[in-house]
Amino acid sequence: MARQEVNQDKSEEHVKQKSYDPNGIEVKWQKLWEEQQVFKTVEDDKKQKYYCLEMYPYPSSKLHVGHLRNYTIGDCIARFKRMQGFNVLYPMGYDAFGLPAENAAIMHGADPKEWTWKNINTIKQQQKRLGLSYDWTRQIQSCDEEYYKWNQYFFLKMLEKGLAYRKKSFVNWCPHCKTVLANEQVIGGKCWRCHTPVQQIELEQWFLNIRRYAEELLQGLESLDWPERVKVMQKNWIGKSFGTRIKFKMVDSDEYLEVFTTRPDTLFGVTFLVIAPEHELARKWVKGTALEKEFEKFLQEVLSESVQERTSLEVVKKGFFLNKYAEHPLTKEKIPVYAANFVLAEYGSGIVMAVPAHDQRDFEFAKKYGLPIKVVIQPHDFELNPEKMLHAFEGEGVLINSQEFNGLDSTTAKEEITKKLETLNLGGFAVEYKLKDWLISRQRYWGTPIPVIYCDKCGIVPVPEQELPVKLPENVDFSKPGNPLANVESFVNVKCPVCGGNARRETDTMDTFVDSSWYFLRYCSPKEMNKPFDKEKVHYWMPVDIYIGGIEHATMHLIYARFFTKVLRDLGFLNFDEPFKKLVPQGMINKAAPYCEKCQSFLPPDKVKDGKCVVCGSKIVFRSAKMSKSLGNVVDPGEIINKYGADTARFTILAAANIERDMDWDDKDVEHWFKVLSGLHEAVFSVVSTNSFNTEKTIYDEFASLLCKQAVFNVTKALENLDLRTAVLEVASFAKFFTQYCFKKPYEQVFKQVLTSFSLLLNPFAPHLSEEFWSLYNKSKGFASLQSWPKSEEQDLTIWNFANKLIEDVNNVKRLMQRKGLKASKATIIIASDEKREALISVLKSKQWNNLSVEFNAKEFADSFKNKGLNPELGVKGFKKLCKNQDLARMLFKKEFSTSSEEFSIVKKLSSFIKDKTGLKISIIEEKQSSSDKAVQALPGSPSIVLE
RNA sequence: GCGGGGGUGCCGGAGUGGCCAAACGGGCUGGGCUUAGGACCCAGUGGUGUAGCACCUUCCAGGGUUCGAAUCCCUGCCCCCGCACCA
Repeated sequence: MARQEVNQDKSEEHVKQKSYDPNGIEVKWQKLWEEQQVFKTVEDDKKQKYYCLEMYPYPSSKLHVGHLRNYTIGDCIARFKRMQGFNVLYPMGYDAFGLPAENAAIMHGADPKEWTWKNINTIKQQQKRLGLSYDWTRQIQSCDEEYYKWNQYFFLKMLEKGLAYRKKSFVNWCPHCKTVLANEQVIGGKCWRCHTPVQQIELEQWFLNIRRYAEELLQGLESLDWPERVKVMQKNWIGKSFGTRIKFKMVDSDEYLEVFTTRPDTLFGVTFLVIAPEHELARKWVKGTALEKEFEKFLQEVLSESVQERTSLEVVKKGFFLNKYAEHPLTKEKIPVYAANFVLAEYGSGIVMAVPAHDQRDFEFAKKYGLPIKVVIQPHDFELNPEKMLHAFEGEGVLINSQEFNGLDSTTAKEEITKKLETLNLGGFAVEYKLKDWLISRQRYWGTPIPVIYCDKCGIVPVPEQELPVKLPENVDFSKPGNPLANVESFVNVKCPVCGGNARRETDTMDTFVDSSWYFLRYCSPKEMNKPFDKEKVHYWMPVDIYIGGIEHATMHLIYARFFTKVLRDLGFLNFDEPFKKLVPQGMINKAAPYCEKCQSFLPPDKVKDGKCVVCGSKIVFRSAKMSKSLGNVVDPGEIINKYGADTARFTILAAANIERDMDWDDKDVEHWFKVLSGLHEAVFSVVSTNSFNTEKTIYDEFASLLCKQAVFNVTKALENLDLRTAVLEVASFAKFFTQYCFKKPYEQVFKQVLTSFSLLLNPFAPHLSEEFWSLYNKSKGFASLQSWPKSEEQDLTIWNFANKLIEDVNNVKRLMQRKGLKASKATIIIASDEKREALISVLKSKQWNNLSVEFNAKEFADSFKNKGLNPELGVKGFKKLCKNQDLARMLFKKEFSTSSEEFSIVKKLSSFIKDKTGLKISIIEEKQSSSDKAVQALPGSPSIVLE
């Protein structure tokens, strides 16, 4: 049925398509692909699988260029692998939960679900318009209850294993909106929406115990084919450090304070201890004492401070003496204990030993509060004087003032002191991680409800599995501040599943990063109703072979997804450790924007007048900048596609820069590639529609098939290396030749053959044009997108290179003549005699020719020429040529150049090509027949040229 | 501060030990085509000389390794990105 559409009246169609109409062509093929479910994938044990995945998008109102780049890259790879015979899984879905939908509800009264679905459909249409080869039957969206049900299921499984737990934690709280804010929503210490100062309050929150996997997450990085920078980011994020635990006994109590330090060598320099103000011990100590009120004030001050954006690097050190003392584990000295803003409760034990002489923060604190500074590490090249020190010495050195450890270097001392502490049972070696447990509670509506019930009698009660999903209620009221879910009585009020008494439902929802931590598994069996995924199918497809997306997910999403994979493995769902074998973070897309060098800033459109800066009047320049609405340098892919078509958009984006590099968007590039494609299209259809074929083969036919095969080889190699830029440029380079070829009256059979391979070569880059060209002669074989990739074989380009060198030489001479005011109309090409040939070859044969040419010297060639009665200087010239151009040597051993008459016939064959490229009449003559004084200069493979 | 990635022609960018004055594209210059512009085609685009070639100067700066370096090593300068009071 559908195919008939393409079949329709051929002649008329060709007339119509004489000029390139990307919209018509592209929509036509997209419809056919869809109707015939061309890209639907099923598991097939006989085929090798390939899972190509792009980070699923948040469905905002429309596609942006970042998406365009992401999907162009992914589709190019997916199509190539598919044609190479892999069973390719290439799915798409939507990260559909999240704040923007809820904000739309609050601001414009939209229904989050409707709003989200409207966006999904818009985005999807735009994706389809790009010609992406997704298996749309696998589409998922995280806001579907069939999907988020399994978030809840996994949560319950983790709860069982103690991997999900509830803990009090300080969070950003807006007292006006009555909600928790994410860090990104706190601007200058104020709520982003109502500008009320944000408070730090303690709330009971749900956490996932990612720290339990810290070590494995770190070790696992080794095995991944990920860019170094992403691995490093994750390493830093996990932040493993080796150090020592040290116990300080409290004076007047049997309690011990434990600290973590990476510098146990400085232990004897400890002059005070510092505890995080929010640490529970601090509160306990002041409770009921005279200090309590003042401490509360201090605590609030510190808490409000930490919310603020850190505009200055130097945060003022603030402290509070807690009227407590501890005992130094080795010297038994009495050491004061302070609370201070620079100590973080979440890291280590929340208590640090302060060594002012050797730590800058401690130093500043000691100076401010008049605490002693004790030097215990002596640098190698100068002497420290605590009285005169202006800042701490943080380097390593030799220990002093450290009893039996004096004289040891830092490294040895670290070990020795720790061992000593171990024997005293006052400490030991320890490892710390910066990675914090993952707080997943969000006081938000548009997310996965956390499946837990609170009962006064039974406490925290998990929702029974068979009651899942806990559905998000619809038609909720967004007019009141706070979490809308908390106001839905029918949702909140439930019976306790254990005792049947009145209970309350958890109203927090999950962080949307939970959704994106396993969606790639769901794609493997998206319709599965009874379990999160079909294990067998997952094990067929997973792990993802290539994962493409933005670098902004280097830590959050990519760590969470790895964590989830490991948890699910331990829960028995999976048998592998890592979800993404290879990661390709695409570069950003920038575009030039007006910039004033004097003001040193980018200028929004309204600040530029007549090419000058409105502020200072100096001439503006253009500089590459991140796309932003305010600078007005945003590119809308929708517009590009409407105007030039998806194929052009894809070419532009792939050719502009390597996939991992940042690229500059330039509208001129789009024009350029549009011209290339439309030129190609017109050329092809002008041949086909006018049937203007030659009755015999010409050198153009020979070159066309040769270059096409070489293009296949080059493109295949580039694609295998994921060098999509080189690949598309190779395609373009052949396209350029092919366009010219079309106007050279091709020989029909060759033309068909070449066009057929070329159309396949085009598929990963310009799939619509590919189908269009393919269908001209191969309709019966089905879609180009489903064909096998053409066979890749390196070609012998000797003749092609020879021809081009000859043309270059002729043009060179022509230019020189022009400079002298002479005009040439005819070129005579003089082929070297067989004596010369033999003279050169005999030397080459006498020793094995190698690439380094050092084994040869000019004299041997001169002698050889002399022996044949030739000018020895020519031998030297030939030698130099051979040194410069190693191909020439290889060429001499080829049949085509083995005799003068062979070379003569090659040049004869090339003469029409040379004529076209030089605009000169060509005549060819053998050296012996020539009377020209230039004739003697001819060398085998390098004929002499005479212009007149 | 720590960690990562970079600095190549007018520009975007290849190249990572010899075929490199440097792919490919853009721009610019000249020529062709054209009523003109655009489009298209051809040539040129570090310097000097030159009949297809020779020499000189170049790949941030300086030093080194090598018969030979844009490419390897060291030093310095600059740019971008990530983390940032992590004890």
